[in-house]
Order: sequence, then C-alpha cells, then structure tokens
Amino acid sequence: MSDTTRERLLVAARGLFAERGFDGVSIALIASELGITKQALLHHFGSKEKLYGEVLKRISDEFAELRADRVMAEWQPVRALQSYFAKLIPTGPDQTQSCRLLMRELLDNHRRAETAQNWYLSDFLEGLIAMVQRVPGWESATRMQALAFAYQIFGSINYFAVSGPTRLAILGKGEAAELNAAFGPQLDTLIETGLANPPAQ
Amino acid sequence: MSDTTRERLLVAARGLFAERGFDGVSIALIASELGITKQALLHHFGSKEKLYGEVLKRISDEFAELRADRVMAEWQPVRALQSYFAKLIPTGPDQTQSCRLLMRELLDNHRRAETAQNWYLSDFLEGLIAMVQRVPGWESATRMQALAFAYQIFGSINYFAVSGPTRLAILGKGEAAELNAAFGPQLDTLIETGLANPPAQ
DNA sequence: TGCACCACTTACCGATCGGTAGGTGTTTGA
DNA sequence: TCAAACACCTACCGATCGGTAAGTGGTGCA
Repeated sequence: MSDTTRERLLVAARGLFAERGFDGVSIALIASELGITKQALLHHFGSKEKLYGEVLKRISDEFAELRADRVMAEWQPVRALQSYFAKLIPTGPDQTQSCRLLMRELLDNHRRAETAQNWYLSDFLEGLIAMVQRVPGWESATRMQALAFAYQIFGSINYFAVSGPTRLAILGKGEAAELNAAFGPQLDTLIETGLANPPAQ
Repeated sequence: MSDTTRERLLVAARGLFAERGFDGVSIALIASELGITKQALLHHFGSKEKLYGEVLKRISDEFAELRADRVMAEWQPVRALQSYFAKLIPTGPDQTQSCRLLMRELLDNHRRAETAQNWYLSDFLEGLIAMVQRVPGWESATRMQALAFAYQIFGSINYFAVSGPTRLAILGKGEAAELNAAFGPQLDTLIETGLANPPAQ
C-alpha cells in the first residue's frame, strides 16, 4: 500500500520541499529520488503545484484526523494541545519534515494568499486556534493571540527539527545529542507554561 | 549616500529574498525593481550568492552594532533582549523583511552548513545565546536551550510580520489592524514571561 | 484474441535561469 | 588633454526549468 510509486513520490517530495522549499526543488530531482523520470511524476500528479498541494493536504489531514480523535477530545485542552504539537516533533531521522514544511508554508502564505487560490493550511490553523481557545484563560483571546502562541511553539519545535549536521556545525558535538531524547517532555512543559500565561485583556 | 544604486539594490534584494526566498527570486527581477538590467546588478555584486551574502551580513551587522551599544550594555539583560528583538518588529509597511529573511535562513541553515562555506548567521545567533545566558536563572542554560527560547520569539515576531493581505485572508478585517500598534509592548511582555520561566536543570 | 488501461519512457518545447563577453557613454584626476 | 575607472548596456551562452506529445510494454478483462 505505502510502497506505491505515487506514495513514495509524496514522501520524497515532502522531504525535499521541507529541506529546500518549493522553488528549491525541481520535479526532476524528486523523480530521480525514485530512479524515474519527471514525466512519470507528472503522470501521477499533473503538475508540480498539484504535487505540492497534495503533500500539504496530507499533513493538514493528519492533524484534522488527530483533532477528530474521540480519545483526544476527552482530554483536557492543554493535554490535547500537547499531543497535537507532539505530532510535529521529529521522531526519526527522516521525520523532521512536517514541521519544517509547515514553517516554510507559513512564511510563504503571504504570496500564496495573494496570487493563488490554494492556501492549504487554513484548516490546520483554524483547528489550532480553536484548540487554544478551549484552554481556560484563553477563551476570550483573539484568534491572532491564539495564533501567535501557536507560532511560538512552531518556532521552538522547528529549532529542534533542525537536522543533525547543522547542530554540529553551529554547536558543539556533545550538545547536539543531549536534548534530542529529552525534547518531548520539554515541549510539554513549554506549552504548559505558555498557556499558563494568557494574554492580558 | 543611501540612494546609491548599490544601496538601493541591497534594499530591493532584502525585500524580495524575504518575501520569496533565495530560489524564488531571480537577479533580473531584483534589478528590474530599479529599472536596470541584471548585468548592472552583477557588475555591483559579482554573483547572486554574493548579493545574498551581503544582504544577510547587513542584518547581522546591525545587530552586532546594537549589541555593542554602550547604553544597552548597561541595561538589565532582560531589557537588553527586549530592545534587541524590538529591532525585528516591522515598523513600516516595507520593514517587514529582516525577520522573515532570518526565519528563512534559519530554515535553510541545514543545507547551507552542508554545502557552502557561508553560514551568515553564526555571529547573530552567538550574540543571542550570550544575551540570554546573561539573564538571571539562565546562566546555566545550555546554548540549545537559549536558542530554543530565541526561536520562540522569532516565531512570535514572524507571525506579526506577516503582511496585511495575509492577515485579511486568514482572519477577519477588524482583527488585522487591532494588534499592529499594540505589538511592541506585547512582545516585551512575552519576552519577560518567557525569561521568567527558565528551563529546568 | 483483442482492446482498453496503466505506468512509464524518449523526444521535444519555449521560457527562464545565472553568468560571460564586449562593448558605450560619462566622470574624474593627473 | 587624455586615459583610466565607472556604471551601465546589448548580445549572447549553456543549463535547467515546468510541461506536452507521442509512444512502449505489460496487465487485466471481455
């Protein structure tokens, strides 16, 4: 099921788009990752833009699914948000991608909202806003304040999502491994303290 | 002084790179912003990569200058950080750029650190780390923890740096104008509360 | 047996990319 | 006065971009 060419293309595309951005990747490069030609890719997706759209839709849908989870719905809002954001934490070496891609898309949204009709993340962001506003003390926060909080968490996660080589380049060697394992709990704490300080009216 | 062609090119390049990313901008586009040809641009900067490097060096230097400011050095660490980050807040409609460009560069640092010898932001980041570690309670924080905090602030600023059209697209109309003016003080509060919660040992 | 469908190919296309070569006209300074 | 330096130009270059056209071989089904 998951080793379909189409599926493998989506995975490869997500990784490359996350690492280099939409303009930094050619469809030929994505296709060559599987040893096929770019025309095979176009056969499956029609255009580069559509492929990109599907990659982002996948991510957005994953979170919508998570949000609809009955078990999670019964949790406290803070706990639910922790679990929500935990989905963005890189668990494996190749799972760094979703968060980076989200960050990129948020940076590009300005241009996209202007030129194209495809602004893929509105569902995802609306979901986040709603979840933040369920937190005690945040009920009357504006959507922007809720989003600003979410952005902070994104920023934090993204930092940890920076892949190994970079950390080694910027920081020392010992420091790099140090926080990888401990990041999950640390992010939970971060979300807790952040939500414990709702914006002033 | 500031209306030299070279200077105007740097400004135009910063804006376009911030908005579309390195790969999303052609040197011909940047040059056409001033009504000149791309060859005139190449005459001044030699290559696209060098132009990009100068744009980033400018930003990095601005912050180094700010850090070296004697007046600021006498401030409390928290106050100094507030002033430091305040430099990233978009003050005018065309001043949205530095923060967005920084965010992009932080996303791309992985690739840059790998392939190129030009990782332009290390000074800037080292400065940030040092300033965070001067804050009471953060002296023993690791460099990574300090950077993670900085990333959160970046995220928050970047959200507000998203230009008007997008906010209108995502959110309602009234909400967009609402926080623009009030953001300065709000960011100060954010930094304060963030720094008041240093990471656990 | 035959035919539609599928996954994928080679062979192109025009446009645009970053960059080079070789100018032209103006300014400047000895 | 004259030549060097400067700021910019037109005219290219090979490479690569996203995308189209027209197949090719295999598989499944009537």
